[in-house]
Amino acid sequence: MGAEGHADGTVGKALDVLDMVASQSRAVRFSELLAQGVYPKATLYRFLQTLTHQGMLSYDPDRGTYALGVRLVRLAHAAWAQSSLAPIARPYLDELAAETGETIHLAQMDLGQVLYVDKRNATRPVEMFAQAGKVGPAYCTGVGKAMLAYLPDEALARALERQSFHRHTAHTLDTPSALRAELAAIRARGYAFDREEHEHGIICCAVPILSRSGRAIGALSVTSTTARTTLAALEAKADRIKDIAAKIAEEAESWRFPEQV
Amino acid sequence: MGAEGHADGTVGKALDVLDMVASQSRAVRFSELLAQGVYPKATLYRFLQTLTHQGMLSYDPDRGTYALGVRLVRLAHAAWAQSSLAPIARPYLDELAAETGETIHLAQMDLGQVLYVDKRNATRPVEMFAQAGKVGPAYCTGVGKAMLAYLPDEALARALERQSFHRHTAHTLDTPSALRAELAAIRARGYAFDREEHEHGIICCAVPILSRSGRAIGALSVTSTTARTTLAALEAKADRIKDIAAKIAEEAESWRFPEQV
DNA sequence: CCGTTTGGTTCCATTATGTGAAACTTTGTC
DNA sequence: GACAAAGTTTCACATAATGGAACCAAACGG
Repeated sequence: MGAEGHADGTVGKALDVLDMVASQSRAVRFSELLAQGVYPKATLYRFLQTLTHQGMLSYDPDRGTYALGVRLVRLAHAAWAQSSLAPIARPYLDELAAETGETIHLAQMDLGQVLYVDKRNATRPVEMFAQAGKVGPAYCTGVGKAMLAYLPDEALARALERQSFHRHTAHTLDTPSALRAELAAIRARGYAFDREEHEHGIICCAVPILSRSGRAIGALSVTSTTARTTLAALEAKADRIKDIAAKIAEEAESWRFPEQV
Repeated sequence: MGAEGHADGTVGKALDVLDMVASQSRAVRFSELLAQGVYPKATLYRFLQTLTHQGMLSYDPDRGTYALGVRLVRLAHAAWAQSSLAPIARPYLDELAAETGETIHLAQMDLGQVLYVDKRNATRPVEMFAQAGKVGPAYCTGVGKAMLAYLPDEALARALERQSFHRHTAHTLDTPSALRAELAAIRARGYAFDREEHEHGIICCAVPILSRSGRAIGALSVTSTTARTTLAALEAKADRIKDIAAKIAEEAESWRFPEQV
């Protein structure tokens, strides 16, 4: 109905407010949120009350500011442990990182965008969570394209609509048709490249993590720089990455069964 | 109205459903949730649809199961960066961990329970997020008691009501009055101990992180085992922990101000 | 000390939204 | 092919969300 297209129902709106609070990098005042002009005063106020009462937001009475609440952290912890690939994939990422010495990314699809779920850094160990939770574009990253390539038709259509197709570099595929052609190539060869499409000098080789039914439940990539290596050298690792992706997929599959068959 | 007492409004109910999914440790079927008898079929169905559409849940069409969605992970990242003490405290935790070689905990209060926000492990670096989000009891942990001791009266009363006072070990303070006496002692000396009150052999020295107005915004502890050290040895570090807690408090205070005064 | 602005909270008539029993469709089983 | 179990859609109804406006409380400013 609405021009927005998303945010259906009261719940959707409330979650919108949550996102509004989350998108600020610090605790926010009521008026700051109001100034975004998304909801009228009384409505916004009620949502903040409800969310606070529910523990999804926390209210600092000293400052009159709202921040994300502890219930959210608890839910997130559960989400992490339960739904994402990360806990399963962790040892495999370690393995791949040790083997290649390069940066490793594990990502999942989040409504047309790429969510980096875990990461291993080439040089020194990096705090995991500082990286996890970052979102990036799908159309111009290795992991993004690897997952897009295995999306069912309607899901792909919806995802493509959400792409900005901003031309980050000279190599960025900035039209849906160019991307579709690339996706076909990816399906044919089973893995994706990032040919400096997102950032200058950054290249990667990415592999989808496929469920038994062929859906992309995530993607795994080895990333490096043009200064350190070449695309061909990365491609040489593709089979190994596919191996590991397959192992992760298999474990994810069996793990999802209820205790009883 | 409801016997439950909470879950006000549509948003509350939806979040309830989220919790229902979260409380199972794996992906759940529609019928499993339905069997809990909380909501009628159509209602539950609609909530699951909405939450899935919103990315708070993810639906696996192969299995027909719901799990917590990736949007939560994204929100968690924001929560981490924004509201908790963690980003501020991180370097200090590192410092303290390096200095003591012991396990360090950073916690916040969550409705009478303790939420572990960050952790440093004595032996090898531990993945942060795997630890964060864990909740524990307040009445029998060092960080819990340190925070309880600085709670305003009514908040303390409410918090005490929420304590189970389960007797985990022979040392557990298992009555409100015993705990209140202990809290007075903690206020007097400025730090708290855990004398194997939660787990056998686990001892700690914990310090509240106090805002300028005297509210406990968190707590910091150095934890060890009776096999490795003594309470007296831990107490020797108390001043150092207090120092660091004060630094964190100060930085947290200034950090909360908007860019302009 | 009192008008004024700014930021936050409450009211309440209106109406959009959520509700859930029941009907229906699909999928799996014997 | 009939039966059951699981999942999806419908629709008359009632509850719950909506948001303009009024209200309140500090913080200003003269």
